[in-house]
Amino acid sequence: MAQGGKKGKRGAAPEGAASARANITINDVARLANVSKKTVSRVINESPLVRQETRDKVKAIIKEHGYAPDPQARALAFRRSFLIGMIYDNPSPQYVVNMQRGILDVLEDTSFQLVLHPCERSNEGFRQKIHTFVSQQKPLGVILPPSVSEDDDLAAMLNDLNCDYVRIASVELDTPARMVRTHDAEGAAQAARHLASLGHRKIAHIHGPKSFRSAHERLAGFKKGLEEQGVALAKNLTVEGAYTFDSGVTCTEKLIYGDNRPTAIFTGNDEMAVGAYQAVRKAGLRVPDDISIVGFDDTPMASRVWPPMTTVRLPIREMGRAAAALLLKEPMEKAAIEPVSFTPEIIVRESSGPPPKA
Amino acid sequence: MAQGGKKGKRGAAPEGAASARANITINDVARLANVSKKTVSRVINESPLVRQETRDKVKAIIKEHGYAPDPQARALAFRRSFLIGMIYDNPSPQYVVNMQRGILDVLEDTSFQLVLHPCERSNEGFRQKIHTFVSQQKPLGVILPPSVSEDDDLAAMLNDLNCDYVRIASVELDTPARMVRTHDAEGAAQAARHLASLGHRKIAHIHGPKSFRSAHERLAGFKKGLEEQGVALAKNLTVEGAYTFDSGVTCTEKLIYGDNRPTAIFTGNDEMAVGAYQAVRKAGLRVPDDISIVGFDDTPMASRVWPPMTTVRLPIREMGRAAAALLLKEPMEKAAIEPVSFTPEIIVRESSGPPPKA
DNA sequence: AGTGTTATGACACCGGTTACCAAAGACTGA
DNA sequence: TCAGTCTTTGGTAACCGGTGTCATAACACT
Repeated sequence: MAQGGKKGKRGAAPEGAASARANITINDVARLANVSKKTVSRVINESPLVRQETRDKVKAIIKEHGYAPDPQARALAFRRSFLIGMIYDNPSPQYVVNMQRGILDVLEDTSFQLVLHPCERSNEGFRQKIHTFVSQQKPLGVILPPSVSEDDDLAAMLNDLNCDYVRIASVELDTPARMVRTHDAEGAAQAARHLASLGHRKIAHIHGPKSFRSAHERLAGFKKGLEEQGVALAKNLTVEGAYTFDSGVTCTEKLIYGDNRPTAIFTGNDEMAVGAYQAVRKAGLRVPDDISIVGFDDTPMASRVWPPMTTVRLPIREMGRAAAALLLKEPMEKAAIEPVSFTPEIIVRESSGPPPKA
Repeated sequence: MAQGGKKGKRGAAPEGAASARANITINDVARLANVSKKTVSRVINESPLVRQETRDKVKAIIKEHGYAPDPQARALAFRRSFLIGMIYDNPSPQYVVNMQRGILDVLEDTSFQLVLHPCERSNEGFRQKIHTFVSQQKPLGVILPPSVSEDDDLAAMLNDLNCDYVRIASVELDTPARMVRTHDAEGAAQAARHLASLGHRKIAHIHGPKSFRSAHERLAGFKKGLEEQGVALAKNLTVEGAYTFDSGVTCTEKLIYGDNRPTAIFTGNDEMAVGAYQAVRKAGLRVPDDISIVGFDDTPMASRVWPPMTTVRLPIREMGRAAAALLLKEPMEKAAIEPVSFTPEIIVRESSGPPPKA
C-alpha cells in the first residue's frame, strides 16, 4: 500500500484524529480502497460496470470515512450544477412558501439546492436576468408556477438554453414530463354547485385578470357548474378583478350597488374574497346572511377572518413535490410519463349559507 | 498572434457567428487579448497588479464577447461556493418571503444565489442537516432569522465549520459584523404608550413562548411603556401564548372571562391578534368599542381584517437587505463595522380606540 | 487459442486560482 | 555610462475534485 501521492501535500495532517476539516476527497478513497479514482467515481454514480465485490469495498471505505463528493467539482465536470431554480411572480406569500416547502421535501435527501428567482413579468428585462442565471449557473432545471408558467417565450428560451423545466398551470401547455396540471375549472365548478345547491340563483363571480389563464379556467368552471345545476348565468354579475384585495372591495361594491344585487359572490382568489367581506360589511350587510362569499386558494387568512371563509383549496405543497419529482427523473424515465394533475377541493366553512328569504 | 491552443478543440466552431451556446472561457479571452489567462483572472478579481492599459484591453474583450466566469469553476478553485444560505424556522410565510426578497435585493447584481433551508429546531437532527449542507456546499455564509438566530450551539457549529453568518435577533448575541438587531422592546413600548394614552388602564399582554427571546423583549418593552405612562401593570393580565392563532383565541377567552377583564389587549404577534379578534367577537363584544386590540408584525392580514388592525411593524425586507449586505462585506471591512439595528414603528389603524365609558 | 464481454485504470479535461518564477522597467551607486 | 537591485507585470505549471474517453486486463464462452 504505497504512500502514493506524488502530489505535494500541504500542511494537512494525515493523522487519524484530524479529518474534522480537511475534507476527504475521491483520491483518498481511491487510495484507501486500492482502486483508481475512476472506479470510485463509478461507484458514486451507480455505474453497473463495477464488480459487486469492488463496489462493496469502496462503499465501505466511503461510509467509514464519511466521504461525500464535492458538488462544485462534480458540477464543473458535469457542466451542470446541482441547483434547482424556482422562478415565480406569484404575489401570494402563502403560495410561494408552500411551493418552496413542497420542492424542498423532495430535494431534502439529495444534494440539490433550491435557488429563488422572483420576478415581474411586466418588467422588461426579466427574461434577460433569467437567461443570465440559467446560462451561468446551469441549473438542472427550473420550476415555473403560475403565472410565469404561462409564458411560452420563456419556455422556449429555456429550451434553447438546454435547461429542463416544469410548468405548473391550469391548462395543458407542454408535454406530460414538463407539466403539473391543476384542474381549476373543476374547483370553480364545485364552488358554483355548492352555492346553487344552497338555493342561490343570483350568483356573481369576480374573476382575475384575463391575462391569467387561471382566471379563464375558473370562470369557465364557474359557468359549467351553474349550468349543471340549471342555474342561469345572471346578467352583469361577472366582473373582472385584479386578484388584489382592493379590486375585491371595488368589484363587490359595484355588484352590491348595481341593478342586480347578487345573493352570493364567488371570487377568483381569497385575497379578493376578503375584499368582498369588507365591502359587504361597509354596506351594512352581513356574511353570509345577506350575501354568501366563496373564495379560492384557502390561504391561512380564509380560516381566520370572521366568519371563517368557504373556499377552494389546491394542495400547493404536494404540487411542489410533484414538480420537483418530475425534474429529478432520469431522462429515460421521462419518455413515458403519466400526466400529473391535481384537483382542488371545496372547503365549506361559514361564509356560505342559504340566500336571504326576502 | 499565434493560434495558440495546443489543447485539442472538440466540435466547437471558432467562427465569428457561433458563440450562442459554446460559452466563451477565460482561455478564449486570454487568447483574444493576447495575454495569459492569469492576467485575465487578475482583471476579473480586481487585482491591482495589472497595468491600466492591459486591464482596459482585457475588459474590452470581456465586454465585447459577453464573457462571464463560470461560478462552478471558481467555486472549485476558491473552495467556497457562491451560495448564501437562509436557515429559518419562522412559521410566518409573510416574514419568510419578505426576508427572502430583502436578501435577493442585494444578491441580484452579484453572482451569489440564495438557497433555502427551513428547519424545525425541535426536530433533533436538524443541526446535522445544516452541518451537511455547510460542509458540502461551502456557502459564503448563512443568514439566521429568529428564532434559529438564538441558537448559540448552531452559531458555534458554523464557526467551527468556518462558515460566516449573520444573526437577526432582538438582543445582542454576537459581534456587530454578525448581527442585525431589532429593537422589539421599543416597538412594544410604543404599543403600550399608544393604548395608555388612549385612556386604557387595564391593558393585557399575550406574549409569545418564553423560549423565544422576542417574547421576552416585547414583554419587557410593554412593561416599560406602561411604566413611562404611569400605568400600573394589571394583575393576571399577562399571559403566555404560542404565537399561533389558536393560542390567541384561548388566551383572549381566558382574559375576557377572567376576574379582571381588560379594555385593551396587546399581543406578541398579528397571528394571535387575529385570534383575539375572533374570541372577542364570539363573546359578543366589539373591537375596538369594547376591547382594543394591537398586534405586532403588520402582516397583510392586519390591514385586511375588520376593523383594520393597529399593529407594530418591523421592516423585514430592509432587515434582509442589511443581513445580506453584511455577509458580502470584505473580511477587512468587517473589522470595524457600525452595529446595524432597526426599530419598529406602530401603525395605528382602527382596532384601537378609547376604552368604553362603562 | 480466438472472441466477446465486463471491469478497471491512465490520462486529459472542466474553467478557474494559487504558487512561483522570469522578464521588463525604474532606480541606484560607482 | 553601466552593471546591479527593486518593483511591476506577465507567464507557466500545478492544482481544486471530480468526469469522459479510450485502451487494456480479466474473465467468461465457443
